[in-house]
Amino acid sequence: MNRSPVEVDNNRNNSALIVVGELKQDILNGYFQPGEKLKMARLKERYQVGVSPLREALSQLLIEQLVVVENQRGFKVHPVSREEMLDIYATRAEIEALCIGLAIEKGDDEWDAGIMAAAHKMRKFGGLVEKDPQEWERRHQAFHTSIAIGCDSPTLMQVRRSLYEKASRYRNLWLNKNMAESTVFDANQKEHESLIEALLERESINARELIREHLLSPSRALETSQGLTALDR
Amino acid sequence: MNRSPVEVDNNRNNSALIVVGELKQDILNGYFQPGEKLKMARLKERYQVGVSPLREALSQLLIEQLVVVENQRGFKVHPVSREEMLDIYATRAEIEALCIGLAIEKGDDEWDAGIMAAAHKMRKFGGLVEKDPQEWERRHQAFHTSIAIGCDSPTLMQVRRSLYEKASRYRNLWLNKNMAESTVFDANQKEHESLIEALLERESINARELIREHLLSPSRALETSQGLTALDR
DNA sequence: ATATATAAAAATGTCGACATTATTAGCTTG
DNA sequence: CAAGCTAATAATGTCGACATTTTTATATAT
Repeated sequence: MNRSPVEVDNNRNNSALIVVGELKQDILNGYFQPGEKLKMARLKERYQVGVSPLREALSQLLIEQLVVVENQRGFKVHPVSREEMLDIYATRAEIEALCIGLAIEKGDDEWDAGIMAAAHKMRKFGGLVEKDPQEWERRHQAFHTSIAIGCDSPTLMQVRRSLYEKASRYRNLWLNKNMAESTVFDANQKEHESLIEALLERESINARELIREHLLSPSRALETSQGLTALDR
Repeated sequence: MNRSPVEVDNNRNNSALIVVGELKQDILNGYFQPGEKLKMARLKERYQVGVSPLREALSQLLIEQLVVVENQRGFKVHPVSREEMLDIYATRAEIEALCIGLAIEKGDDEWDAGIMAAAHKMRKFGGLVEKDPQEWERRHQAFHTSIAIGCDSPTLMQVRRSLYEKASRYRNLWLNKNMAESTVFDANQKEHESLIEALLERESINARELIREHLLSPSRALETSQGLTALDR
């Protein structure tokens, strides 16, 4: 039997694409634990589709390294490790520094304006971090994206997005335990302001070093947190 | 009906993964033209599998941006454009420079040894480029990989591989027309020697600039070649 | 003749069914 | 009682079938 005549989604996408999004979120925010086996029966139940769209979705996440597959043994959530976490964060820091270096070379007024706008939205939400961490993370990310976008390279931005997603998986596994320590948060905010200053002044070397530090500090925090020790099992 | 009882492949992989490899090659070397519609009937015929493994394979190449999909309108080979070509090559140059910079920081004797070994295999094949361009490209790539691997970052190497594949698609579209001009080739060889020298001397800034030039020259050649003008239609 | 509407043909996306393979449970034996 | 074998149970991977949608071909009207 096919889908009901009254379609719930007006989407232009097929089921697989829809499932990709939901499944990705479920993996990133930890609904499906690292290493967990993804049984077809359960997935069918949860997303209300057959195996074909599911396998297509899983195939996509396979390339994005969020799931792994073994022949005749099905799919599993990509396992986590301290080693991989450090590698992803380190790479992410270098890529972001690269974006910023290129962006500063090409930067114009419009780029500056975009950064100021995003920074404003982020600052305005500063006090509500503990109220709605999700929304804050969105604005935080939008701020950094407004900077990186100045590199003017779709290819590089694609790489950047992929790394962000992998990293956010580790961040979420940790966030669920250690909720927003305000000391860490305040330090973060100051780093943002220094970064903006360096960008507007086109201080490339300085900005790149600032962003490296900014992106590496979470990985240092994660390394010693409860979250990751739990991941060692 | 299922596959014949006598399996042709002793592979540990499922059909989808096998098809991924073959289909990827067919796209990269231009058997399927940019923008070409990938009709299921034809793919079934060519790879001797049903639609399920095919859709899985296509879903993977979708993320790798080698194919595109439109709902109810099937899959197409990802189109090419001069713009994208330049962006991919530019990004690739930056990533390779990044790998080399990190590798020089961490480089030890083993790294040097690996480079020398790969360089030797490449030099030995120097005269046979026109005889077997495929094999030369393999050794050329192995040489560059032996350098980049020193960055010691699986994540970064993954990014690098993906970019190499996308770039090689453009290179192949061009290679089929302009076959190995020896002047270009000789210049290439000299660049390799300069690069090796800089690496062994740990001259980071110099090496990074050399690799950027080395990787950007093909894109400059492609830009004005017949190959790409044909791609503009 | 061009444009519009209609019918026919082709192609896509999804499901259920089934063969194959892995996993578990129960049983035997040293 | 542990270790190995066997039977059962469960899960995967692939195909053919079918409903839905797009594309092509044909007919009609302005």
